[in-house]
Amino acid sequence: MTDEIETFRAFISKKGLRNTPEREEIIREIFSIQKHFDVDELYLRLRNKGSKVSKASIYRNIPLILECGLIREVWHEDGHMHYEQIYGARHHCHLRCVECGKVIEFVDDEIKYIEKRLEKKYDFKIIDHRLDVKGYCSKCRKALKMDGK
Amino acid sequence: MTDEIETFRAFISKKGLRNTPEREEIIREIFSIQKHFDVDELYLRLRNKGSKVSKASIYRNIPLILECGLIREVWHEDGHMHYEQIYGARHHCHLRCVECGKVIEFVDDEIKYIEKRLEKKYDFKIIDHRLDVKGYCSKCRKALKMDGK
DNA sequence: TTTACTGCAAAAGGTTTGCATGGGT
DNA sequence: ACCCATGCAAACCTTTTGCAGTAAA
Repeated sequence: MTDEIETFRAFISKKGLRNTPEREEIIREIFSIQKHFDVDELYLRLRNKGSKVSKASIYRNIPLILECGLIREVWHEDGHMHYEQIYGARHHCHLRCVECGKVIEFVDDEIKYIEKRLEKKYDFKIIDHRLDVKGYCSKCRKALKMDGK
Repeated sequence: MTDEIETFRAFISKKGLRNTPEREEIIREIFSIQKHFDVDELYLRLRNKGSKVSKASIYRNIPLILECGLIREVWHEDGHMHYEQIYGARHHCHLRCVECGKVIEFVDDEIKYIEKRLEKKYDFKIIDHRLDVKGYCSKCRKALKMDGK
């Protein structure tokens, strides 16, 4: 059994809830995606491989999977939320091209120091951050003839 | 006339659109709020002072006001988007307490350098960023007896 | 005079919920 | 046996859209 599923099973049991095949299917599918996803995509992928999991179950489980720390919300776009799996992944942020939608994940240690400064200055205990950077990638700049820079 | 309204009027004219009293009311109200807001709050404030502006008009105008650079999206919460006015404001980010919802705005120049590194490394032209930091404020940590730190 | 803008109400689309059934513990 | 979880469908809520009337330019 994969680590993710084991982690989730333990989490569910600890909360006094029940491990079900549907929950396992959902976790398994999320971790087979290996990139950002949304509820509809997850649902369709499950359907396409014969799963009977309903959207309601996905919606009911997402808060638990979030709380368990296996996924996180990455951005709200086109009227719905987008998620990514983060189990075992180094914390990273996103750089997105507003033209073509290309996403680059990056890690920048400087953010840790920003957090440290914030904790000290405002007496907070920081648990998470989300840095979302937008811009134009080189390809789109060329296509749009934006390249004075 | 305030700067914000003048800016928006110029923006609207330049696009070949029309300046209307409804647009002016909306801008005026947004800039009277001086903090984060959502569509419903904006609508109710306008209603309460006798304005007849409809929600449809607010929704139709928000994309223009965003494009004009007078406001930006700050986060999506409780099922809807939240905005803030940014005209003349120094670019800042948000530190939020997940317990009480308290929001602190902060400025950290280090983010500029992160952006510079990203531009160079990935050949992007960066136009915006959003850093949203979550944690527990001192008051809530005490209330929750979380203070081993 | 042209045609963008508005309010209203209906529609759309994502997410939540009530209910009866099924299944983990 | 208890009661949590599921699928289904309806409900809910935010946001969008069609329409007919109004008003900038």
